[in-house]
This record gives sequence, structure tokens and C-alpha cells, in this order.
Amino acid sequence: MSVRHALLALLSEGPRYGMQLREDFEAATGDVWPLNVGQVYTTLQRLERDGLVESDGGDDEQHKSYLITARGRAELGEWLHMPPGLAPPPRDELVTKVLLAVRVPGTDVHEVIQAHRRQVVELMQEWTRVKEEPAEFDLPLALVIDSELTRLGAVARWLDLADEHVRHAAAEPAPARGAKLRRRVVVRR
Amino acid sequence: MSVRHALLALLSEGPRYGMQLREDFEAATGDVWPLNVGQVYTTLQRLERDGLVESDGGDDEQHKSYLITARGRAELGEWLHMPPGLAPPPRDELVTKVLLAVRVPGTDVHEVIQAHRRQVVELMQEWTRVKEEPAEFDLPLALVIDSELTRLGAVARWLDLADEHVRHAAAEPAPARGAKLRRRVVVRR
DNA sequence: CGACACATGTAACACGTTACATGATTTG
DNA sequence: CAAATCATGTAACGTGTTACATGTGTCG
Repeated sequence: MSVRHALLALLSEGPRYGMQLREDFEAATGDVWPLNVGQVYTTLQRLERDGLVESDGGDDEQHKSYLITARGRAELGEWLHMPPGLAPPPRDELVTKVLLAVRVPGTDVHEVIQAHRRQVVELMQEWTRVKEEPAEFDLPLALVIDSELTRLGAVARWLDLADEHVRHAAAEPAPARGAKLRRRVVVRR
Repeated sequence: MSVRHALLALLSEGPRYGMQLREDFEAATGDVWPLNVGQVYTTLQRLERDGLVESDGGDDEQHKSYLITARGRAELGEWLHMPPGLAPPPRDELVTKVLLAVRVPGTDVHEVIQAHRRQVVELMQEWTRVKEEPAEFDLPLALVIDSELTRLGAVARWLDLADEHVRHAAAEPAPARGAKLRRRVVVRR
């Protein structure tokens, strides 16, 4: 729901049309996240259907502009201030991969982990290089770069933890699978 | 593509049927990530269509079992060892929110950031509590918890950086919007 | 018997992606 | 004029979600 609300946010500044919204979105996110124009149009249709946005027909006009409605502003405020109640947490592809790699016969989990770690380190170096390029201060770009760097740093740290855990579990005898009671782990369900 | 490959991984241990795969998946991920059964069946259909999996008709059998094929094993190996070439990086909802909040008239970005930070800290406390519950060692659960804790820690750190950046940018005069040349930022395109 | 869990599906929908189709306008 | 860009869309597909439909078996 990222794009949907982002478009609402841009429309809260004033009326825009499709291509403008795409460009504004990309500029607002440091030109790091491209946005497909097609998605802008389909998202606008859904927003209009849901009454969060209105279009000035735009028939004889040159551009078809969209305006945010009162309900649109309400929904936008909700989104901005309400943290998403994440329960369950989103599935993480890398975590899934390591967890499942353990169960695939003949897999060197350590090598899987290290291959991914190498790529993470490489990406961090590239973002660091971009960050250190001399340039006037660009808030969106700075925030996106820091976001990637902190995120990738956490991934690298987790890969190290996972490596240790897997090593440790390899030493342990596998616990009896059938006997174990499994209860759903719930955090903020 | 997380679920698709996870099912392949489970089938690499031996034949399974739908409900079994759902339970195995949940157990393999520490019972933290529920998996809808319906998705198992539709994913199995697609896997069969793509020749990565075969079903023993299961007409007069009680269960319809699926077997991994040679091509399935090949694809699984690919997935396990090849880091995804992330260019561009995935859009992050929280980053989008903060970046767009800056442009919504009458928004207290600091308050938006702090509201989200509070929730992150709360979640970290809950996961820490789960982590410290006395229990026999459970590799999947330990890895998922550590993943959430490192991820949320990074989010909290980024929110602090964002708060500073926004404060700093508020002092600066907004740079001339029109004059700026924007070039796509590319990392490992 | 009736309620419940097992087991296999289907349908409808949301969001995202890529590719294609169509015109208008700008620019070399 | 020809090519590129602007501008608005549509179509097809993949993944994921929730809800519903249908049978079978078990257990109080």
C-alpha cells in the first residue's frame, strides 16, 4: 500500500496528473525507486473508485488532473500517524532461505550464508560510495541511503548470528521432531 | 517467491501433500509465520505446471502427494546459492512514509517519526521477552527472533537518523526545485 | 448425531511488474 | 520528416490475501 498512500500524499499538495505524480514520487524518494507509470494510472482509478480522489474529467483539457477529497485526507492522516500493526511480522526471503537450506539434503549452509554476506557487503560499499560523493544536501537521497545502509548492516549482522546458530545446532543432536509440542508464537496478534 | 521455493525445499526431503507442507513450513519457520493452505495448493499447481514438481494423481489414494523433479532440484539450488540482484532496492513503506510526510502540508514529521519509533521499541521488547523465555534450543525460532530484533534495531536507528536529517533540513532553505538536475541513482543496475 | 479437524480445492480481490497500443508534441 | 518524449491507458501475469465450498473422518 506504499504507492497508493504516496500518491495521496502528493495530491495533498495540489492537483496533479499521472506523469507528474510519477516524477514527483521518484524525486521525493531520491530517484532511487523507479515507479512504473502504468501503476500510477491503475492506482488512481482505484483511489477514485474508493472516493479518496476525484478527477476533473479532462476530456477537452490537455491533462487529466486528480484532486484529493476530504476522505482522502482522512485516510492519508491515518496512514501517516498509525504504525502498521505488524502481526505476524512479514516473511523475510533471506531468513526463509537460510531456514529452509538447513533442511535440504547435501547443502552447505555456511556457504549459502557467506555467499549472501559477500553480496551484502558489496552493496554496502556501493551505497557508501554514493553517500560520500560530494553534492549539495538532498534530504530524500540521504534518507534512502541511510535506510539501505542500516538495513543492510542489520542483514549482515543477522547472517553472522545465523552462521553461529547453525554451527551450534550442527553439534547438537537434532531434537525429537514428533514429540515436540508446537504452539504458535504470537507477538501483538 | 519465498513460498514457492520454500515448498520446493521441503519436497527435496521427500514427497509431501498439501496440509503436510503447510505444517512443515510453519514448523521450519519457528511457528511465527503462518501460511495459508490455499496458497499451498495454488503454488503447487504452478510448480507442477512449470515442471518443477510432479503429483501422484492421488485419485484412489487418500492424499495427493507431490514429488520434486530434477528441474525442481536445479531451481532450488539456484535459489539457495544465488543472492538476489537487488537493483533497485525494494521500496520500504516506512521510508516512503517519512519522505512523503515531509511534503504533506501541516504535518508534524517529528511526531510521525516518534510514533513509529515507540511502536518499534515495544515490538523489540516483546520479542526480547519471547527470546528469554526458558525453553529448549529451537533453531528456527532463534533465527526468526534474531532476524526481527536486528531488523527492528536497524529501523529504530534509521528513525533517529531521519529525525536529525529532517531537523537539519528544516533549518536549511528549501533548494530550488525546478533548477535541479535529477539523475537516476543506480547501484548495481 | 453433531461438532470439529483434516484435506483439497475455487473465487474474488489487491498490489505489483512488464509489455503493448495510441495519440500528441517537441526537437534534431 | 523522423525520432524521441510526453501522456494516458490496457492486458497479461505473478504472488499474496481472505473467504467460501465440499467432502471425509473422528470423537464426545
